[in-house]
Amino acid sequence: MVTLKDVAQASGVGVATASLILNTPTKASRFREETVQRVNSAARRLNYTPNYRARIFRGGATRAIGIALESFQSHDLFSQPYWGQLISGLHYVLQAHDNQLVLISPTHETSAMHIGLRYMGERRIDALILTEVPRPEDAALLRAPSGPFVMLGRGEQIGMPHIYTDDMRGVELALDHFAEQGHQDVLWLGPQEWYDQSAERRASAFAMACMDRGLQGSMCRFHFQRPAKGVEPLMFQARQALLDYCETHPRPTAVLCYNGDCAVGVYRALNTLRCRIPDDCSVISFDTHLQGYLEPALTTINLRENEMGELGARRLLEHLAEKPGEPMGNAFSEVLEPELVVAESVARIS
Amino acid sequence: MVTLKDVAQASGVGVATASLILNTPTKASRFREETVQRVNSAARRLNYTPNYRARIFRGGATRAIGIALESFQSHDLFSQPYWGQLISGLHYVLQAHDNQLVLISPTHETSAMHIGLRYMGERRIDALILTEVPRPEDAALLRAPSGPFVMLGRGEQIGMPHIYTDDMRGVELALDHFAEQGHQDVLWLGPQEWYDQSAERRASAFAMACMDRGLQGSMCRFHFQRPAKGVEPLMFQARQALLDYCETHPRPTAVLCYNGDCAVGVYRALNTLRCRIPDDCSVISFDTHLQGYLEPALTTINLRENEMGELGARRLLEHLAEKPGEPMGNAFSEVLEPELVVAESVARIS
DNA sequence: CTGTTAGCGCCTTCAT
DNA sequence: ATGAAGGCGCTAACAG
Repeated sequence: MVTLKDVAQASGVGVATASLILNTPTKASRFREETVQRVNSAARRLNYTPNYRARIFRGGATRAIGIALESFQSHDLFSQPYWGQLISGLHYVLQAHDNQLVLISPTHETSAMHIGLRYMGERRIDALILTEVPRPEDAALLRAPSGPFVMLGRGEQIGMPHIYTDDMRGVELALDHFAEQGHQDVLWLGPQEWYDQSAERRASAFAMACMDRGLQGSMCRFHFQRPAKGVEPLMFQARQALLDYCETHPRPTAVLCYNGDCAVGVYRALNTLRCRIPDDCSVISFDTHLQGYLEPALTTINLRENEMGELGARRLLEHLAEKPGEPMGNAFSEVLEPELVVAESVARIS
Repeated sequence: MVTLKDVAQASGVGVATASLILNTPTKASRFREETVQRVNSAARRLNYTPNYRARIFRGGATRAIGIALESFQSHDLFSQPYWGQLISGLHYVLQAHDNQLVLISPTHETSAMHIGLRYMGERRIDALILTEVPRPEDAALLRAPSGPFVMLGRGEQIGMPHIYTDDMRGVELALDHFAEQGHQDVLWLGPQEWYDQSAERRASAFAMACMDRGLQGSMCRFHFQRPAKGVEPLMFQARQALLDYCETHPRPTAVLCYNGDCAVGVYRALNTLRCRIPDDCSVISFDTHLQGYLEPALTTINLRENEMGELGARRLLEHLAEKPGEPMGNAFSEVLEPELVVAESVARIS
């Protein structure tokens, strides 16, 4: 492997000279033109490549940022649109700034956050992105983190730096849209005991927003069963929940769904009930990814995962440029507005 | 930051002693029990953490593997199931062996492969995974790569190490299944001028397999238009293609689709034609990810991206353990068998 | 202008 | 059983 020393020797200068010449951005060289030529050509001739490991060892930063993904099913985690989009956004910005993203999954014994904090201590990453509210036993570790971290996505916990899209606001957008179209009887459909608090949060936002708007809101919440052999996927659970609900309740004219899978379940249930979308019943859902595959195309609430990733990466890099190693202030907070993407699944009620 | 020297000083031993004690797997220590205790407790007291940057600088490897993703739309690349699953598989194995995956996207000027090779030269990654056949201008670079690389996924190019799932075999599996169910008139539906050669390859496999089986095969291939403003997504293009086809040809009893998006298009077209699946027409498709969302559930060919990723990571790690830095032999080749996942979209013909 | 030198933190070899 | 020394490749500080 060709080192700086080799280049220096070959061109008859010292290593420092060679280093300066090869790394100074061309202009403003304080060296004789002839020397510069000699060094440059030697480097090219020998096919010199700077050693990245040596560089980051010497320099202050690893130029890597970790993301702790507390996935229950790491097997196809990255193909889940939410995470996929988040990661895409992060990677896009990071690569543009010559940093890299380090994916961290939990092991059987250890949470991803735990591993991430260790990585920071080892100077293996410069900063850590959290994607879930820390478990109680882990929360204490964040009091004295070995570096900057930020929560990406909504956590109930306050008192830690975070960036998220306001999904409760998303519920309001959806209900406003329903109301504008003349709907009075709206139904929330979503799971209980979901992995994080998002299902509870959106459900309660739904209840409050209905009151504020004087809408006749109802709830259809089903006990979510974790994926396992013999357990039907979320989509079927949602479908069955709505069918059961309609046996004992009047049919709503509008349904707001927790996520895309639930929306597909609702489409199927309504189809079974011979109820046409959007004429007989309107539907809105969180998650944009299945939007185009459904017929009629689903009106959705965009949580802008991609932008969240990009913004998170930018903020983190800015912070690292200023105060490398130091945690971000607890007051750091940035909230994105969700966006209602209108498609064909909502109709004006007559 | 606490270094080994600090620990050594605090416990009154030399750095070498401290290093040996802290890194030797507990047992088989050649040091006095008392010394071991002293060093260990000092390390814990000072909260010593080995510096990862220093370790990889000294050691032979970066413990990182790059993957060159030649994505046209890097924006939500990782949410596309194919890449998401591949990456999940890679990451799963790599993290278990304390290695990390470095994602590499192309820039405006430079292909991801090009960047990846530079990274290898810089010792920023130990090996490179290719996901696409190199462009002609890039191919030459692989003659003298700065380290091991492997192609993951099917490339037409031979003469480079590769791992892939045999999609042509997948076509055969599908046709066997159709034939078993008594189908004679089978249709291929897929794009032309797709990003890679996969659409051509599968189409020609279809033609050959039909001949071998004495089936009455037909082709419905449409000119694929790249996603852009005002251009409809692949799904709609496929839908329209089938509708157009059925205007001038007798309707097939079985359709094999290039991918999941095409399958959704076919479902919609058949629906428009009042043709029921599977009673009036059977459908099989590549790509498993939309399987459960469709009604009736789609019978698919699983290309096992996840396992491909896992296998690729394993092989690469094995190679790195044996001959770090050296390219893999051109003869290296591993082929996975695709799997037919039977669902509800194929019926016996009467 | 250019060369020499001193680390960065770790691990391994070689003396003691 | 333990300590001292050297070097990985690079860059910054200091001499000449």
